[in-house]
Amino acid sequence: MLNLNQFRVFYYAAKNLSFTAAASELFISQPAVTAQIKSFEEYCSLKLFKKRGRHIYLTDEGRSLYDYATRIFKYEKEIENIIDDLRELKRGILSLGTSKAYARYFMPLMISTFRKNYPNIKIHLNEGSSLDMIFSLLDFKIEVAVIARTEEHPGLHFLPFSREEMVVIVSNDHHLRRKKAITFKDLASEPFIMKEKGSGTRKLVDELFEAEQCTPEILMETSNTEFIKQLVQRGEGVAFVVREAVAAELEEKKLAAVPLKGSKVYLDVNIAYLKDQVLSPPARAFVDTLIGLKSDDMHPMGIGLMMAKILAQRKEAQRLKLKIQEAREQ
Amino acid sequence: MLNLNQFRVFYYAAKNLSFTAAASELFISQPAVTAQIKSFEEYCSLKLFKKRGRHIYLTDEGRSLYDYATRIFKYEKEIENIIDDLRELKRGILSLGTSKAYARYFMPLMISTFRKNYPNIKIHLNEGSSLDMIFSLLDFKIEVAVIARTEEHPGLHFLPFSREEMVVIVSNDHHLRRKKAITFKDLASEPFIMKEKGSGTRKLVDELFEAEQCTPEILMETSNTEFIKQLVQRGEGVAFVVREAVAAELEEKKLAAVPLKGSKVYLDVNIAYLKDQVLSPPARAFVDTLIGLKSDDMHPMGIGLMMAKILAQRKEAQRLKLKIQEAREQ
DNA sequence: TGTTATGCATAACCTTTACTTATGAATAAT
DNA sequence: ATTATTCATAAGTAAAGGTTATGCATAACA
Repeated sequence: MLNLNQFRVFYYAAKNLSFTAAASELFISQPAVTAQIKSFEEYCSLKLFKKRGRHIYLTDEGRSLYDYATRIFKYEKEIENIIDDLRELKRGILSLGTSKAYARYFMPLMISTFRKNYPNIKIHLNEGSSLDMIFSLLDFKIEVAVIARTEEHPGLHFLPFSREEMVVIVSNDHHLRRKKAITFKDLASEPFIMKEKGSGTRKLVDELFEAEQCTPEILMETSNTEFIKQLVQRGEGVAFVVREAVAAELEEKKLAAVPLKGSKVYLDVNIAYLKDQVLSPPARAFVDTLIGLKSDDMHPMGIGLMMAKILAQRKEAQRLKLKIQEAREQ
Repeated sequence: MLNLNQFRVFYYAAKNLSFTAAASELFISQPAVTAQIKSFEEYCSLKLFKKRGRHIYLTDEGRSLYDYATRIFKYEKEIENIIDDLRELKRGILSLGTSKAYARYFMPLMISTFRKNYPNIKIHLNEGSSLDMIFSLLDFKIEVAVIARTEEHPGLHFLPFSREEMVVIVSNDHHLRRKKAITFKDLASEPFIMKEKGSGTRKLVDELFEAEQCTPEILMETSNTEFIKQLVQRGEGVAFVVREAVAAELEEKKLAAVPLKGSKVYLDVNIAYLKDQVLSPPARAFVDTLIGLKSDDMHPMGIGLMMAKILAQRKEAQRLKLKIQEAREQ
């Protein structure tokens, strides 16, 4: 196999047509160059340099090899740049996962914030239930998941990110709508539309029913939240969803949220990643961005609040930008 | 600077997705691979492999670098092949020099014999006077010269190759043509057409005149033998040329050769190359080919004889070929 | 379900390679 | 003629790369 270290020394010597100059470019001594070239010539069984007096010249064979060396070491430089870029987040891939619900409502915000800081990182966004995403993490298909904390897993690290309020939604003309507060017993007698098994919402709802020793009458289960909304709107049943997912429909009075008796119900949104693996630079940066979003002094809050905060920040930034521009124009 | 040795180990590990397999392909132990990969990851400040249990996987960063590694090591293989080709004379350049006279009359034979054995070697043929060619040798412009042994040079090695008969040529209707044998005194009173200074012929002729204490009356001097022939044919003067150079004209009676009084005059043709430099494989092969042409048992002879010999060899080869073919067809 | 086989990591040690400094010889440059 | 430059050589040192032996985790297997 070609000794590429020797080949590099040859390249620099040929480029400069001087062993001394090559040595100083390579930050080694001149005898080191002499020795490396000698070894390389012996490996090739070819004389690559002709020497006369204190000058050296390439042989025809040396010239042939030099042409190729030029290309290989130009290529080497490229690779060095790529390594730098990968380290400095000027190039790379961020493999994310999230449940469909989050993907739809939170992810655009998260990703656009991330892309502001790291515009050259390609994002691969995976979707599925919280459980699917846990498997994807374990399979190295994704590096970071934004999911509900469904079940503990020894290999995963969960970082609380936000709490999303869950609401019971019914159609506008539903009989439960009149109630001031409903109980799980009320819900147990209603046809229920459920998120699919493995989803964070489903886990939470199942647990709530169990705690109240009720069993929901499941009309159907699906992973598609839009589908759930449609069915509820038609009065086919009731459902638990993240408030943010139906914010628009509640506003437009297409759906109604019925308060639960007792305290509000929240879904914990977490940033999850493998415990025993070092995060890649893009994944690390993404997690840090999310932690930054969560902010220093704020307690876990819903995405609605967070969005408001970010929009305020953006407005502030815009205002500052304008101010600077004004100042310049004066 | 990128450590290409480590990079190669990375490449083999990534290719096989196994350190053990990489180790056996590289003929080193598995811990050596582990160590090299570790060093390389530290150099990059990037994790290139994810490990779980006994299996390894490439990270996104690793995959990026692997793409480039594939190209660089494909290239390395190419270079190895080129080195082999250069050594085995399947590729390369032969830089030759010769005086115009020889180039015209001898070189085609020499070169075609050489190309029979080494069809992939490119030939660079330089032309000039014998002295020019000596300078070209010293300047590394050519590696081998086929020239007259004009003057000794301490740095050069001269290998006698053949002796070319020199003849005095005159026009057909020249008054000297009647003489049975002419002397240098006869020639001294004739307008003389000379090869240029630095040529082997010129050197020889000058020495002959000097030995006879005569001075030629030089009508003109030129490096162009064709021109000399033309002038002599028109009766403008007489000249010394290599017999082989006027073989056709003598045959066709366009020119006449007048015998010199005393013994015949010969020009020594030599293979010249630098004493202190190792010949490149093509140059070595060329010299060996010429030595082969000169042959074992034959004494230095003119190119005419040599050509006859080679033609005979070729006919013999042809005959054998036909015989083999006949044998096959039976 | 224990047992075996496999594959990477680590440690201690060794070999080879690459490099250093010091110096010499040859030759351009002054 | 003198000086400076450049490559070659020698002897010794540092660093890199390699080895064997062994451990640990985990697939694979019977």
